[in-house]
Amino acid sequence: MAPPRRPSMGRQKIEIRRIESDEARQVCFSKRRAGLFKKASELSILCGADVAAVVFSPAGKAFSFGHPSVDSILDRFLDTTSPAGGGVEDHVAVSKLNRQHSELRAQLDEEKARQERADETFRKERAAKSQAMAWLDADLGAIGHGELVAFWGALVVVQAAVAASAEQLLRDALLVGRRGRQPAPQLAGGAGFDVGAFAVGMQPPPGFAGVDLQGFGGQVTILGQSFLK
Amino acid sequence: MAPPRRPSMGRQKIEIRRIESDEARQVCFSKRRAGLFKKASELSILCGADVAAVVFSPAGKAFSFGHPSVDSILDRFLDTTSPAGGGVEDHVAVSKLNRQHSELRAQLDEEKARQERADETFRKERAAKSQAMAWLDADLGAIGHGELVAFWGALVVVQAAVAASAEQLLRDALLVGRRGRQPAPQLAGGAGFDVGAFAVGMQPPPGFAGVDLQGFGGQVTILGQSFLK
DNA sequence: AGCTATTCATAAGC
DNA sequence: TGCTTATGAATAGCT
Repeated sequence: MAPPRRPSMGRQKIEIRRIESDEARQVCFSKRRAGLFKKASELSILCGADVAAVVFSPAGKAFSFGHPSVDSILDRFLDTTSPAGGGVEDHVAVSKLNRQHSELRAQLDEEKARQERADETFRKERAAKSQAMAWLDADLGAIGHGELVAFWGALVVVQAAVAASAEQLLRDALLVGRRGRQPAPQLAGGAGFDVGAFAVGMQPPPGFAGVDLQGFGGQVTILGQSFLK
Repeated sequence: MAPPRRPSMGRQKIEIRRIESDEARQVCFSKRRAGLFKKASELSILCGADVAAVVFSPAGKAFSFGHPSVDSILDRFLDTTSPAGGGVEDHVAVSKLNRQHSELRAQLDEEKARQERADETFRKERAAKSQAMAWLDADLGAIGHGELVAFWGALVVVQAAVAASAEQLLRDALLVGRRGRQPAPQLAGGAGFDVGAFAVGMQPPPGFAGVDLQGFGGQVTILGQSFLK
């Protein structure tokens, strides 16, 4: 076997001193400038801090990053650092207002973007769950008759399915709290139910908190199947 | 032999999003601020670039790094960015900007309020959904006895609530298909039904596809209330 | 501009 | 806040 030649020397340790090669220096500048801005961005996001970074290339070209905006940060910093002394000239006020202006605009844009993102998420989630949640989300007093019938009917179906598949287990559970496994009977609709592991911690759904089976006395009959509380 | 416990989990991957824990956020801020300044310093030294970084902590405290000096960089940047064009028109510009300024601020406040409202709604809905969805999403075949009882009980409650709140409408709907609206009565448990948008086109929940009301003939009785399909 | 092998930065845990 | 460790990230040297 030939000695496996490394395709790369990998990162080499370097001293932090001026890079002599013009080309290497330029490359390093580009890479590290990007890295710096990324770090600045991460800092602002992770910690909710306002961060600005300004970089002049050796050639004199300016690059900047700022959250919420470079100008706003610099303006704030300059205000904090050097409190306005005596008479403030108008053009200073103008540029100051301009900076605040752009800051506000940046914040506004950001808010709007955020809102859009939130809306999008909301829409997605809603769409994904809408079918099932339509029932539980619905204002029962506000839905139309047709939907109400459908709602009710669907609940009958669900309940009947549960009752059918769990009839025996349910009796056992209610009366004895027995643990075990039963072969699952098939529903007319074809859906089978298998009974698996037992886990605790179920709560009534939101909107029904505080209402439990206790609150409903008497008999419940579903499809000729009667249950007593 | 117990597996030798690592004295540390090492660095874990994190998402770049706001750190919720106040303490962790503060720690992260300190570390990353130092890291950012170090990167900035290295960039300036390695590449002979002029670099400034300004950071405001969430608390509002200002930190800065600059080579050769923060102020010189910021001054240069501001000069480059906003070429001073002062004159008598500054007065006009000031008031104009002031007007825009307040407008923007108002817009921003409005957006933020809207966002907060949306967030709140989202949060509520999300929280409300989770438990209900757990049931509807859950594989009924994998549910244990206890859950089955709880599920069944909850469905009884829901169904009873529907029947109760819609009793009259339901009769009308079944017999006449009349349209109208009824105030939603309160349940015995005290829980009212909150508002939610209702979507049409309901389908049986997952696991019940193919099973619909048609599949269940005959009579359904709930709490002594009988209905015919 | 891509690709690795390395060094560097840092999330957790004390 | 400072120190330690294990690991995710940034990036130096090449192509």
